[in-house]
Amino acid sequence: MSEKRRITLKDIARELGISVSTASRALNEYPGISEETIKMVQDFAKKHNYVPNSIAVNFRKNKTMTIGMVVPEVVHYYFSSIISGALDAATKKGYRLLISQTEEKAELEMHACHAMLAGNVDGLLISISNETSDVSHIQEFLDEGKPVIQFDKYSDKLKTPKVITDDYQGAHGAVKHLIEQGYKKIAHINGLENVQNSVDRLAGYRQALIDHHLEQHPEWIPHCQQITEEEGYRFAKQLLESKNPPDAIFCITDLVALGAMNYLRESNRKVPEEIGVMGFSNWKISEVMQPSLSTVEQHGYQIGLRATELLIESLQSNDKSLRDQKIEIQSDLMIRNSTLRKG
Amino acid sequence: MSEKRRITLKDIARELGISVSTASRALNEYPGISEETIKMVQDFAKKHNYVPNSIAVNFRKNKTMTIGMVVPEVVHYYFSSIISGALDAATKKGYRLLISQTEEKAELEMHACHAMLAGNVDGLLISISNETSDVSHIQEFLDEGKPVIQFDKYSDKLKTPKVITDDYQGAHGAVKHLIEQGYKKIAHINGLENVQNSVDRLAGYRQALIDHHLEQHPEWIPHCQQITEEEGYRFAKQLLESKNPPDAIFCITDLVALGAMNYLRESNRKVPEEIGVMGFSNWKISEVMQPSLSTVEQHGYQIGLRATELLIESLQSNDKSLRDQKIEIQSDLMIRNSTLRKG
DNA sequence: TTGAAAGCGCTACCAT
DNA sequence: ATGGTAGCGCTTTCAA
Repeated sequence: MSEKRRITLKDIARELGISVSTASRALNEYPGISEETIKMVQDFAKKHNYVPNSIAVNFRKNKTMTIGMVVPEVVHYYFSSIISGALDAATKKGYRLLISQTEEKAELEMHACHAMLAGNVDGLLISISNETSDVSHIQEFLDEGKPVIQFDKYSDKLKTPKVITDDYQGAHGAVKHLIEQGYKKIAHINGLENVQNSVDRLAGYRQALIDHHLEQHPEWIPHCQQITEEEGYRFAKQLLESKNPPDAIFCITDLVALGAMNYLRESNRKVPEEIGVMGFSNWKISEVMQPSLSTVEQHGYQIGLRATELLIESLQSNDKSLRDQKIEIQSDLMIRNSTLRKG
Repeated sequence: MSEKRRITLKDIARELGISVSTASRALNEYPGISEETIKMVQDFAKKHNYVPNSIAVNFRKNKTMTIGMVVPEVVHYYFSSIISGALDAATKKGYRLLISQTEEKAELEMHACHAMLAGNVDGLLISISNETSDVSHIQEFLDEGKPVIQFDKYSDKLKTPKVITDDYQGAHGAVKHLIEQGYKKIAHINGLENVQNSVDRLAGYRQALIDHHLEQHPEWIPHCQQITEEEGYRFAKQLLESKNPPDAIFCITDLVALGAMNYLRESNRKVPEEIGVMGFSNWKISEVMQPSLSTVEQHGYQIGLRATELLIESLQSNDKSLRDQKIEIQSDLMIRNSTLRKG
């Protein structure tokens, strides 16, 4: 079991007959240390496999080089893409990433944030849960002078930068495409009414209809509570069985579109000929569906990357001019078969 | 900007006219402290929102309550499920989870492990990359007495517990099911020959054929290099166009099965009537494919949970009797339409 | 039941 | 160019 104890600066100093401060300075190549001392110390350190005790360094410097990241769900294509981008940006800059998930529960989010704060992360990346309305647990970071970046789902109560998908434009472009394909009665299965993404996508949808003078009906805009496949199925059924059925459905997310497609297949409606279906997010399932699903790519990786870079910038400078801006990452329309009526 | 400085034990002691040690003991409810002192200190702490400086605590106790987790890819259904389980287990026990991804590159894995070690994680959870053969960067943890648990992809060179899918049984059951459905010429698109999962699944496949006295051909066992959809397509084509084409294909993973299904659809072969297709992993795409794909559920969440619990147990006890065991999480056959010829 | 003080490993200030 | 030393916030041993 002979566990090797790591050697410390003190050991190096003693062995080399120099002082601890000299050893420290040599290792960190401070100015005012002779070349030979630097070489001697660094050689010794390498030879004996010296690894600085980062806890002690953190303690002394009162920072941890650690970023906390709080997301609703890890098992989710979009969020895992964001995490991947954040991981790469953090690693590149020498930061570490601590991750927590909240399962969309306000209480778990509060716990996670408190744990992050108590654990002395240098800054926070967070996408709030659907349940969250009180954001004081996040405000605490700002009160302590620790930068926070919100991404994806955010609260306007917090004066922080926000890195988000261009939901309005994404939705607008998606619906415009449906219109160009000749669909005229376009429904939208929307999300929760108090979540900003849903609000923005709804606004983009509405504007596209207005732009092209198409009819609008409140009944054509059901709201999901859970954003599930089952809701997609149920709302598609409800829409198609109504007195004034739409000829296209724009869904708040690919999973909802999957449910809608399942209903359409079961009820023998032809997609895209009779009904057009559009998703949002570009999950792998959108490629796999039959017919393949047109959707909107959100570039999760870019969002994670950008949010993390922004956080690190603010960690490294004292310029807080970043505060409260919105950075929108451009989405891309992915045209597949579920909306391709022409050519 | 008035950043609130956090209050320290010293502040509490000074304000309350007691010593720092008494304050510490009262907060941690050590024996031999009067009820009233405990109450006084804890009330004061709560009132002034005292949060212990965890860096100092860590420093003092020489542990971080942090677990390092290294995976090949975060954007991957199976791995994100594992992460989710690990996150939940860690959180429950008061540990934090630091995550790194290696992109299946040995060099990035080495960097990630060194960063974890330098960052003083208490223990390591790792699934090695396909490229990894030298494992000295992981051995270093063991040399320092830090527990390591391997999961999913592992190396036998490391004497650590391994939490893995029951690949042999999973593959065996999957092929047995194909045989029971009446398929007689069963091919297997396998993975890398030096990766244990592939080896075990191949062994399960072979044994099932032997059990039922079915023919075996080396040409029926192509090996993927990247485990991609494209390879699935290519190998399915190669198999079906060969002189002795199989009537069923067992694929190393769902993504490969997707590629195979794409080829079969394009070449107008009926699944499951003419050709049976079986995947492995139970990704969301397997449900979505037309026809839906039979596959093997790997219970990633359970693997992450179990691996983390195991690590924490070993962190909290000195009983190292866990060493070098293999814990196999039972997989489950998911029968869908791609193999359902009867009934 | 409480206090005083050492010390974890390192950095940085003040000397020389 | 180098050494001595204080001190970060906390826990823990020893003493009272």
